[in-house]
Amino acid sequence: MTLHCATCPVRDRAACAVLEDEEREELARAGRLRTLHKGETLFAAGMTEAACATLKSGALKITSIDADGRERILSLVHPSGFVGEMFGPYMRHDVVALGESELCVFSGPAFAEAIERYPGLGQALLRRTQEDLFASRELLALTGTASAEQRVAGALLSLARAASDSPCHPAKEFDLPLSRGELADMLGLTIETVSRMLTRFEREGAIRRNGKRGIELLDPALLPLR
Amino acid sequence: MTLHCATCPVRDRAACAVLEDEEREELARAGRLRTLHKGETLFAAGMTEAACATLKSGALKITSIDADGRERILSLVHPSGFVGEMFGPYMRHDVVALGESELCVFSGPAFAEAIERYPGLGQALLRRTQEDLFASRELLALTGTASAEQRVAGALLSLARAASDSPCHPAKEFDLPLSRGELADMLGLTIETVSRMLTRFEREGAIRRNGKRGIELLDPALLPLR
DNA sequence: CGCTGTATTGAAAGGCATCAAAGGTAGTGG
DNA sequence: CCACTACCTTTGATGCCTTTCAATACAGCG
Repeated sequence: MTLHCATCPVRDRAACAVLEDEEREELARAGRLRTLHKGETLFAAGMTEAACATLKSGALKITSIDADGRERILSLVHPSGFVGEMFGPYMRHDVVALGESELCVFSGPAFAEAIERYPGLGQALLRRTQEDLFASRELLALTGTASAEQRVAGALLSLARAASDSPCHPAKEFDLPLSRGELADMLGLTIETVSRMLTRFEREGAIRRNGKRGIELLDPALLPLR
Repeated sequence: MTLHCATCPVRDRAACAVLEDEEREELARAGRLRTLHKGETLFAAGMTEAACATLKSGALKITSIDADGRERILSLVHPSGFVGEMFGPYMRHDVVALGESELCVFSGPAFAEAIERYPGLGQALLRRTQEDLFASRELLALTGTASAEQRVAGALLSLARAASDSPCHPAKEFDLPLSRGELADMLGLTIETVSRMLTRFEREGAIRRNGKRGIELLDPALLPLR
């Protein structure tokens, strides 16, 4: 399937936004559109074939499996985000769709070539990767010493920010892209603890739950943040 | 103080190794040599001035302070490693010397200009930043669900690998670059728990302690890894 | 030799995991 | 439309692991 950049929902936020129109069309010819359903795997850890992708819509999780076979969520990818490896010999982690998702997928060599040809693209990716690094370290700081209460509160605010269009202010009302189990896997907790914390926040009037996934931030100041 | 690349101990492993000799000399004129003593701060979180550096010798820690004023170690930097921000408006984290350290320091704009001029440098940095990202995620996976025993064991092996010259095989005997407290801050544990795990490993014959910092890996197979 | 900071060891408390069961919700088919 | 199943979520009771609090040991250094 070919790519149609002109109608791309993330054309001015994704990494390729730094390219001129004709350059982007050129790059688009090396990629292909792919649609993933909830739970489908984009990349599997250990894959020896380098590849990468830009997320157009939906959401992804980057995960690894620990010794006990338990899944650990290392990062979330939101629209305009970039995943994959252009260089490495193999994929380090699994990348799985959290819901219906659309992506532009490129082979590693093809994208590496594009970086060679368009230095601006490499720089854009460098900035983006640094941002990913900071996000990863933020999660590290959150899950390191914080209590279960603080972890869930922090995740709620983080997801509220991601759900909002303006990057600064969190959305007042939004749907969690993650199940309780996935939330637990991201925070290093159990399903039961996450559930308990959510009911606690609701009882204290900080949030209101609408169905399984719906969250309304009534009074964020009541959340026990770090 | 000017830089002398010809005698630099990391000249063939650092990011600038991708440059030609004369290009590197050109870059060197934009940087300066700096020596840090144990505990000295290279960059402070919140600093509005972009800057970056390559570590020539010694070791650094990248840290943030959580709500309770407790320090959290997010990453370690070993010789030939790169730290800092070329682009961002401010420093996200503190960067502090773990021991006597030598660095090449550059201002953010100067280094950004070098990236513009030498695309290979930007690519080298991109690879390096991706490696940092994977390292961060590895620590995230380690501290997420693993028990205290597994965390300390994992940290020991990781530090043994870092202390070794060959990147694959861990050093049999080495000195911890971190105090007990710093190890605890990195793993999200307390000093006491770290100490208890080390004595447990020694009692079980997995390691031997030589003084406060010395570690000898007697039987790594006994370490309860993930 | 005493002092200060770091490390070890012990006992008690608390938080989260585990085990177990019930309550909801969605999807399927009668 | 309802019944039925399967899955996710919530809630409860118990136990373990790590933290916390406290004291001792040890090394470096004036």
